[in-house]
Amino acid sequence: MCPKVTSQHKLEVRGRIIQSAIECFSNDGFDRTRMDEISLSADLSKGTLYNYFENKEDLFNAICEDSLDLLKVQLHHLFTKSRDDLISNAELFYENFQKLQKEGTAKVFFEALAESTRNPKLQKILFNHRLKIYKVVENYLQIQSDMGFIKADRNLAYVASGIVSLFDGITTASLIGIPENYNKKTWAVAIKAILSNLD
Amino acid sequence: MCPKVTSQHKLEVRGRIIQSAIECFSNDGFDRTRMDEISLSADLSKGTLYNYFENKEDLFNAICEDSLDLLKVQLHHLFTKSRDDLISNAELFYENFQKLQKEGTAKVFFEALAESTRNPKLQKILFNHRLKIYKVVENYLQIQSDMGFIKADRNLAYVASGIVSLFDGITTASLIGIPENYNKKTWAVAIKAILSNLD
Amino acid sequence: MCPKVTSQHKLEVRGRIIQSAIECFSNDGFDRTRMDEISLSADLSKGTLYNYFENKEDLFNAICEDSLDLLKVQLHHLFTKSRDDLISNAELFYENFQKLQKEGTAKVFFEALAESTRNPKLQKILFNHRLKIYKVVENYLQIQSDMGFIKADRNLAYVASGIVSLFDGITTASLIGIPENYNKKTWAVAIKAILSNLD
Amino acid sequence: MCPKVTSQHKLEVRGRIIQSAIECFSNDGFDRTRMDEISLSADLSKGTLYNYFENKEDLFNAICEDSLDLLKVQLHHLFTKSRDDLISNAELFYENFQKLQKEGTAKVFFEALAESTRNPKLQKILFNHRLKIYKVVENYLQIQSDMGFIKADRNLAYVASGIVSLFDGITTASLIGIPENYNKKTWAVAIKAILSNLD
DNA sequence: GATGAATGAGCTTTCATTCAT
DNA sequence: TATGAATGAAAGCTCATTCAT
Repeated sequence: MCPKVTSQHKLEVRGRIIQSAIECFSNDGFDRTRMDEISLSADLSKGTLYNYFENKEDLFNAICEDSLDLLKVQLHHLFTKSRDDLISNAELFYENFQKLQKEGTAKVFFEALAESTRNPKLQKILFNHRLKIYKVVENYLQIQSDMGFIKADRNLAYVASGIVSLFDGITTASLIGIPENYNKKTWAVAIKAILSNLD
Repeated sequence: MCPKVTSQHKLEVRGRIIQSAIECFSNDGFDRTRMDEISLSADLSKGTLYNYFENKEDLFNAICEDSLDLLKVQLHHLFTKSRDDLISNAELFYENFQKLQKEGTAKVFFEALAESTRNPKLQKILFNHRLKIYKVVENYLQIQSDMGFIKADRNLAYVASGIVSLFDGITTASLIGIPENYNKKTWAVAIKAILSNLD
Repeated sequence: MCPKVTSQHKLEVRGRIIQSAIECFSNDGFDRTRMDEISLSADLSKGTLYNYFENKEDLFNAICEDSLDLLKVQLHHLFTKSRDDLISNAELFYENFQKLQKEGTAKVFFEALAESTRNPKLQKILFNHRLKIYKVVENYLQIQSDMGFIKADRNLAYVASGIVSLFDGITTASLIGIPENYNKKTWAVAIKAILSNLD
Repeated sequence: MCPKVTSQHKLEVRGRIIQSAIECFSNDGFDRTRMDEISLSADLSKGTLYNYFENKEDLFNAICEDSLDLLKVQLHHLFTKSRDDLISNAELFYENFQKLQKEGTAKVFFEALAESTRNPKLQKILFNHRLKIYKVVENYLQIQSDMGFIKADRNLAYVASGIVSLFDGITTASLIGIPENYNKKTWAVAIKAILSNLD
């Protein structure tokens, strides 16, 4: 029999590698993650990894793109799904945010950040990703504004980037070990202040 | 001639190692920094490094402490020196902030952050450091409040942690390559909103 | 559709593999030639290679035989075709020689030579090949002698092996980068001296 | 005590590495020689090899230069020492030649030749080396001429390169397994013809 | 104390070969 | 028969650490 082109199979294997890689890179960072670990975790031989990705960096870039794409999708869902008043529900919003992060995407983001100072390609990926996130949040604010929850503001783009930065900063605090309750309150206080005060 | 060994001399050498290490770890991160590099940059032999620090991790912890201490001092100066109205001068404040960061302390902070997920001792250092920063900012806000620039607020501690987080997040944006003008405006908009809206 | 398997087809495929292999081994040598390269160049899958040849060494031996056979044929043509006076036309002869070599057979010869020190089977192939070349040249000299261009000589066999060795040595010089004009003159001077001086 | 600079020691170790490398590369060729082998044979750790040579290729280049230098010296001795009539003693000369080659320099030469097609730096080394050999032989012929053993010849340079090429070609034959007696006779016949027939 | 040559465990990567389809 | 994904042994190379001087 002539062999069929198992494009489906290759995609499945690639996905398995990516998943294992996300886990490993999240836990151990780029440098300390061993290709051995990844292949073991994906239940594949080390050689197979190199049939799918040119080298470690290539794999890392791929999982960054995938991981960031996932994050973007998650944020998009979160923002478009929740049509509630952000100001009143700030704390609930934070909790939902954090739940998403637990799935591993946040840690990869910080790994990518550290790595990006030595990897221009990665820096570009991160840059573009950030712009998309800004846009997602800005659209969300526009909706909140349309619904009358917040005032329209000529600075909506800056408000959006401010909110994203605030969230990144609090995630940093969270990573360091600042208690979640404290972080949640910090978020709520800042968000309420920012959104109540639009021009 | 063989060098004389005095306590003074030891301190001087230790300082030189720390300085070189800060530079190297800032540029290349923990894993990619070679002990060779550091010793070369400090104009010492590799063996001498090990007379002053037990191993690479020990050295990294030491420079983190030193580097963070420096950052704390810098922030303290910045906050106690500038008795202006933070709201009106938000952009100027951001610029001064950034100037401090350029001296290398910021990058070490993010390196330490990445490393801390694998290094409990380092995590504790970062945790305590963060609390100190929060306190510095809180005191500053109290002064601003005393001077009538901002309203007193029962949530001053949370406002302080929010400001620190906001700044960390914007520094992240800066590292990724978001233009400084954009970041500055983001900062100004958020800061004005937060501080104008205290209860 | 699955390809039909006919004896004709098998021979055609085998030929394609040999051709690709000659090219690859000529360019990169035994060790640095990848089975991937050969299969790609022959527009076949890697697995198919192993249906025709047991392993890399087996394939190399096969192409050596083929390549050397070709060289023998080329030399035979050259020697039997040119009925001119070798002494007078030594330089022209060298040029014709070189033209043949350009087709890739020479490089394979030196690859085989290097490889033969570790491959007894290959050494035997090369040994037998060399004897045949000696014979081809000896016959040629006999013809030249019959035609009165050179004296008959009781050492004709040694003269033949001398000429072959001289040519190999000059090919070595050519590989190293000694200019062709210099090599040609070297050849002409030596050939004239050798052939003018037969007993 | 302050440590002394053990330049002497480093030279001694470097020499040991070179010696082991010559042996290994002679026996197994460039590609098949393992760095492990060399270090083992030199009774050193693999890491130490890399303290003395940047990488495998660097080491190979170094041993080529060393090995070729040695060959040049050997040839120089041979040619300046033997003030006999080369024509009458051609066979003896060949034997002395071969004796030198047995010491390992010849095989490295052919290894280098094969490798040089992929290594421009090496090609240059071989090229320059060859020119030097030509010169050594040319000088020798001049002396033979001065002593009246051979005629002066306007083509002495070409005669020299012819002799070198002849010798290389016969060495090739020797590597392939052509019997030494046959090679010796080939040499004698060709040498006598060439040198008896100078203009 | 200061040195730097030596170490060797451990990493990334390669590639001839196999075999289920 | 043809395929090409999977394999895994083995290679080159790195670098934190040690220790005799």
